[in-house]
Amino acid sequence: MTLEQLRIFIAVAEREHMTDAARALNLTQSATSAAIAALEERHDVRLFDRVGRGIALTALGRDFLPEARAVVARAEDAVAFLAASAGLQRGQVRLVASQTVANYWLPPLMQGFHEVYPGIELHLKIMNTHDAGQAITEGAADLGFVEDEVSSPAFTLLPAAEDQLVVVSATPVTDLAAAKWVMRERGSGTRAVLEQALDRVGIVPDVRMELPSNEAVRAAVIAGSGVSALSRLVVKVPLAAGQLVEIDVPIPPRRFYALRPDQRHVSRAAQAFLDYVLK
Amino acid sequence: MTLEQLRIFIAVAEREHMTDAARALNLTQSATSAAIAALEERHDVRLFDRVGRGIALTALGRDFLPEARAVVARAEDAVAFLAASAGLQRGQVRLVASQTVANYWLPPLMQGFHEVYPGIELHLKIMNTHDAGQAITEGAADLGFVEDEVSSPAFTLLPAAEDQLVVVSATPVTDLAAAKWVMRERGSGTRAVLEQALDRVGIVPDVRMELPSNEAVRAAVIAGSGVSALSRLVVKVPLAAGQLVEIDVPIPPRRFYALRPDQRHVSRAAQAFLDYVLK
DNA sequence: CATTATGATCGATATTTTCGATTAATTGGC
DNA sequence: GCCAATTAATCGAAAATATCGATCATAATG
Repeated sequence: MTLEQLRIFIAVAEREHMTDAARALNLTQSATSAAIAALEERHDVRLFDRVGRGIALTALGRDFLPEARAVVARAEDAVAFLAASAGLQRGQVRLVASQTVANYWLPPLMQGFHEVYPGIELHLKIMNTHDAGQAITEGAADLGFVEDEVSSPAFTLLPAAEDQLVVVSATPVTDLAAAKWVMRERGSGTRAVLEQALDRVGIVPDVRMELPSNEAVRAAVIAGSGVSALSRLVVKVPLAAGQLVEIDVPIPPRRFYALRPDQRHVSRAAQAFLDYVLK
Repeated sequence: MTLEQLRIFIAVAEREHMTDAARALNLTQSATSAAIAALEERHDVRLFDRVGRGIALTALGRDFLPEARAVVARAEDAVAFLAASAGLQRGQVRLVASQTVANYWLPPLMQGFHEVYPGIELHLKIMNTHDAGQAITEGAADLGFVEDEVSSPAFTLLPAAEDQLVVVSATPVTDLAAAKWVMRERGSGTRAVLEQALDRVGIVPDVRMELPSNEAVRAAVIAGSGVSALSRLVVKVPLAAGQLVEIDVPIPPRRFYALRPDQRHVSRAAQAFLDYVLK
């Protein structure tokens, strides 16, 4: 039993006329006749009576018509499913990102993407840069977004948005060298960039507190525990609200990077997201 | 999209291994590879990642697997439907029969047939011999059963059971020539056979009542309206109960006949019923 | 680094489908 | 009642498709 045979059967059964059906199917009458004969012979049934110079459905043929229609309809659903995927009407993208990116940069982009492609599900997991690279390498995620340069033969690093760290404090600070510092944990991208910048201006920071998240650092700084540097994305609101003040320390801008697997295929949905994020 | 492609896809997806799947499908690896490639190219999607020296389902491939299974399952249902019909597990037979046959002879046979083939529906319509022949000719019925010989190029008359008419009365009758007769309507098989038999023994019947059914005639005779001749099948019970007495008049046995269409195909179910009825 | 396993590819072959033409049967018009 | 038109089946040829066998490139394995 072939889908093509079923389609031909349906066309012939609906018309009870081979030649008309053949015309409608863009087939020759002989091809149509052969297809029906093959269907009948293969399953050892008679679907049409050869009555006079025409044909007529047998009782079985009449009963089989809805069956045939159901099979073809189900197949067309499957085709539509694939077409929807190819047309980006559906799909899913598994994202991994490091903290700052995941919490402050990606969400509005994900929202914007979702408005353009409402059928594509986005799943985001937060992990550090190393684990994100691992996830891409293993195929556990489709795209990664990190705030450090990282290199591997398994993926390509694509520069994405620029980020600016700003030094903040609850109150104005005059002598930065004497300040107490609150910092992210060692190994975080934010910490690395900050230390590098302080080194360049000759400050050896007095680290009072080491906290594992941007939010914790921000809360500590607002509470007066010391000064720190955080992505502008993180402190935008408290700066505007006057809870924090910006201290002018020149920190070079850093980049966010997208991680795109080299070995594995990047699905159409993932590519669309990447294109959207990289503008 | 071909059912064969879907079957191959399912086999490969379940194993995530082309060569194994090819073995299981009794295909060569190249044929399997080509089928997957055709499916992917035709619908412009990627169902497998070529990872390392193996393959792995893409997210889409994973989502498509149940779709593919559903299509194949639906197709297998349709195949099973045809197989059931070919195996007489299902079907329907439209029967037409004249009164006596339909009311007294066929029912036990239909019951017996139904016990052997419980999946085959039997539909019986009562009509006179002429209309029954017409129904067969037009294809409105699959088989006919009548109590008169009737001829047409559209069907063949097959002798079935023998029937015996018996002359009955409520009370013993000595002078049959003087008796009052109750008869079926002109045109009925029973009436024709009876008149012929009476003619042979030189009796011109005094017809008092003409009734349109065996049951009406039987009731009239039991009520004492006169004598009549009815199929033994019709009077078996009242004879045994003593409501009627049998009067010895030699009436040649008559036959019931099956009508089988010549032009149209006789379905397997109809043929099975015919075989059953003709023993 | 050699070996083994895997999927893709290629040319050749087999199979299937489709075509074009013909035939047989049947209908409908004259 | 005969003839033209219509229809489905059939047959051989051609085309399209599927499959095979062999080979290649790649990547795990030891």
